[in-house]
Amino acid sequence: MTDPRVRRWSPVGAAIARLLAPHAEVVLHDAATDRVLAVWNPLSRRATGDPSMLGELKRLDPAGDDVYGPYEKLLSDGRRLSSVSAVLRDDDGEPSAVLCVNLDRTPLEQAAALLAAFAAPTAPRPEALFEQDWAERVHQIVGAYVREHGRPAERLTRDDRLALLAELDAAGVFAVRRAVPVVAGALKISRSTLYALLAEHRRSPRP
Amino acid sequence: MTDPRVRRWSPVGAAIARLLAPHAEVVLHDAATDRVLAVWNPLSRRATGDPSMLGELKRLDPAGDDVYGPYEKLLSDGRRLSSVSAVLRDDDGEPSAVLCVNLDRTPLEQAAALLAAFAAPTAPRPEALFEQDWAERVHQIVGAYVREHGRPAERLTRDDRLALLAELDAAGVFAVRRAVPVVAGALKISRSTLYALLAEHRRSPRP
DNA sequence: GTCCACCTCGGACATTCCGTCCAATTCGTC
DNA sequence: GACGAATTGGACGGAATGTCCGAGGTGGAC
Repeated sequence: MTDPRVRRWSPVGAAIARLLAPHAEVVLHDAATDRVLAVWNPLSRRATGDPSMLGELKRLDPAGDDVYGPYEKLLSDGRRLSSVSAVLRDDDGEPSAVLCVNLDRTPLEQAAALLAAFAAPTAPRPEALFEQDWAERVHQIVGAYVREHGRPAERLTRDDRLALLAELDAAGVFAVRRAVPVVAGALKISRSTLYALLAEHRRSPRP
Repeated sequence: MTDPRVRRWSPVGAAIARLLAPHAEVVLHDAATDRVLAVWNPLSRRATGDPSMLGELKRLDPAGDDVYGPYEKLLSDGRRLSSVSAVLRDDDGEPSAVLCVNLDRTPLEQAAALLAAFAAPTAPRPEALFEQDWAERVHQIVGAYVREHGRPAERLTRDDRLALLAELDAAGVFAVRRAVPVVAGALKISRSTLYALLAEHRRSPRP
């Protein structure tokens, strides 16, 4: 009845879940069918057998060690999770399952905010007025969107790029010198198209 | 032997100091002579009788309730303090002393950073990539410096402006479009001079 | 007071960047 | 395969950037 993979990995999942409880869930996915094999301490009320949202994982390929993340995930109720995934292989070296640990960062962030606010002077930030390597940040934002939507940057939809531009514009990226060529490069479009899309967005910003 | 003001206010100072120990000092200043009357739990190894650095206080005038701050103060060793001051008046209503409480925020900030870093995904912040109205921030930074040094912007020293430029440059202001004229205006110097000073700073940045 | 070294300033200038436009090409759809 | 829409590279005018210089100004030494 019980899947042999579950038998094999169950102690690991249970141990991690118990260590981080109540703020983390551990999920064991079937690599082939994209189904959930087992969940310990579920945060997002998924049950065994549910389809997992694992499709994206194959696309991220940091070339190598079968460990992904940590990356950020948003739950529908707004909680923010830090997630890591590990590809588990059977004795032949074939991927047979994927183990994901999702840690709810919300309480930690609340605590951090509490400490940071304590006795804070009226002028909050010390320095760090502008992002130093904003180009990196641009690529991160684009990368996040790409991961979220499962399309590599080269074949984003026109609407994708519009939305991404809206995001970047709202973040004030275009107030930075030399930003346009960088963003165009990150979005894999030409400078001309970027200006066209940007004009379109600014003409009628979408909600 | 003991100053009557010290006798009167001593319990207050001692109580506050004991409550916040070991991360806060309480200092009682003489309003007229700018001397330290008493210190509880000193952080900055000042002793009774030392000249206080209170001169600035008169310049900050939030019109009214004799309470100043909290504002930020830097110790020479880099610790950051949150300070509040209260003007204490005698029975005639004349200012007779000033009570300052300096709270060392460093441990709190370290703890906050620790929590914030725990399990943080690689992409830290959600949004708020670039300061939206950076011009305002430039004026704030210059304003802070001016207040700190008690010279209006028109007659800052050359070295003042160099230091201020270093600060702004480190904050990345000059990566923003159209920043140079704004900064020149805020520093009350010409564009030419700004470029000259900036080159001088970048040639030999001071420690 | 005079001199001199050092700054600052306004303006000229070359350079780079920005934003727009267009004709040619590619793409997606039917 | 034909058609309309989107994208592209390139060209262009205008704006911002960064450099340079000569004309004053300022302050200190003597």
